[in-house]
Amino acid sequence: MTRTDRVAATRETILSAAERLFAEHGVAAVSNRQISQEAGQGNNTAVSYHFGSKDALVRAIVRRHTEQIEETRLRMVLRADGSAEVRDWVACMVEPFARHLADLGAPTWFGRFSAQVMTDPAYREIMSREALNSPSLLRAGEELRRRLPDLPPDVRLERQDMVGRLMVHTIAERERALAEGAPVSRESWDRAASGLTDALTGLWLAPVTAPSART
Amino acid sequence: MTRTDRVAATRETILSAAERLFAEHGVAAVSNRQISQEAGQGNNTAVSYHFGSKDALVRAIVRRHTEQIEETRLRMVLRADGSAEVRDWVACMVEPFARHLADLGAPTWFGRFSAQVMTDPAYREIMSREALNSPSLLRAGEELRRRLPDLPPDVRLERQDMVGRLMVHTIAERERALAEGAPVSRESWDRAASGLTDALTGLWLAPVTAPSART
DNA sequence: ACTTTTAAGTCAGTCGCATGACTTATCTTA
DNA sequence: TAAGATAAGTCATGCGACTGACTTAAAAGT
Repeated sequence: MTRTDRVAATRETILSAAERLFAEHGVAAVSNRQISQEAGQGNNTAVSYHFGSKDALVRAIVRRHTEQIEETRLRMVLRADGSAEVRDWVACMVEPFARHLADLGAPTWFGRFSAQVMTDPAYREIMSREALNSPSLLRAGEELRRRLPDLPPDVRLERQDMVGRLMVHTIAERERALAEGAPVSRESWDRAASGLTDALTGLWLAPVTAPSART
Repeated sequence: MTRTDRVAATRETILSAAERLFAEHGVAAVSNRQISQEAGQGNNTAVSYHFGSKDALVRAIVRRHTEQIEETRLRMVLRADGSAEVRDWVACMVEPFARHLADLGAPTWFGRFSAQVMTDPAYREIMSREALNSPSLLRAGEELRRRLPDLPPDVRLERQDMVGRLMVHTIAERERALAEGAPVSRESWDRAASGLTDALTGLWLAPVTAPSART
């Protein structure tokens, strides 16, 4: 094992340990010290040495996963090209995420980690920059917009936000359930993705009502 | 001002300060000291003196709001009695929350606070026990179930979870937007509630698809 | 080929600081 | 004046940032 390999392995160990701890306890609640210890590093400087800051560490974790998800999603978007079905484009958003978690095998933490990062005021920006601004998601969003020409722009933006939020939090919840004894299989993730896609499609297609007068 | 009043006022000050700090930075990221200082208490024991622990403080904040929301929602549930419209029962879930925030006047923090508490692994239980188990919500959920007899039970539970989650996080996001300069008015909250109700109604009514085979 | 130099990674320990829990003192009002 | 509320200060603990020594792989010089 060369020196470079060892370093890379240490980095990976830290990333995995941090991902798990963040998912379990929240980003703010975990110290760099804890992460270093959990990663089997005797010192307490490992995180700042390898990543510089907690911020950069979070970014690195996000990137490690989103790169693979992005790859899958790009392929899926290309395959869906031309489809007039709203559901197909919603599936482009949901399925690559779920499939990635299925591919990782149990136990996974990235779902819960994502939800934590997305909610934490100090880190939410990271998530939107690194994950939600990906080319494939923007493309799917654009296609979706064309399939829903009657949706007022402000409502569309609202719902886009809802969809992103709901996707992450629902997947996190599903992951939590799977971690607590539910059978973890590719099928269970497929079912979760399918149910989520159904729900989000319904959300997109919901008729727009004028706010009713108060009584 | 009687002694009891002064004490009650101090309690309220602490509750408000804590609510704001928790909403801005997350529960784990805020110390009891910060809260005491922010509440204008010279000592650093104010929180533990008045509430015993951070846990109990969070609980108190939740209760302070949910009591009022519950009252509104109970009235609304009674008024909706007999309605066959799914949207009416969804509105029973959403509107009392939004209306409560509108009633509080700007700036509000409880929306973001709720999202924080709901996501934090150390406090999420509090939220479900204190807020999601309320009689009015259970009642509305039951009515909803009757209006959707064809929905498989597991899908119904899934969606119930999604709806609760999406409601809180969307309202938190709306509150954030309003705090950042958007005009804060009763109308803006009405519109937010209406849009959210539309979306959630669509979610409930979405057709259930069988998971497609993988390619 | 062999040695020297350089730089990267690891480790143990220190620093000032903020934390929650605790104790003591002062003040207020019933 | 007795009890409850607030203030002030102490304490051990854990934090992030920093330091210097040690190990080892790679690069440079001969």
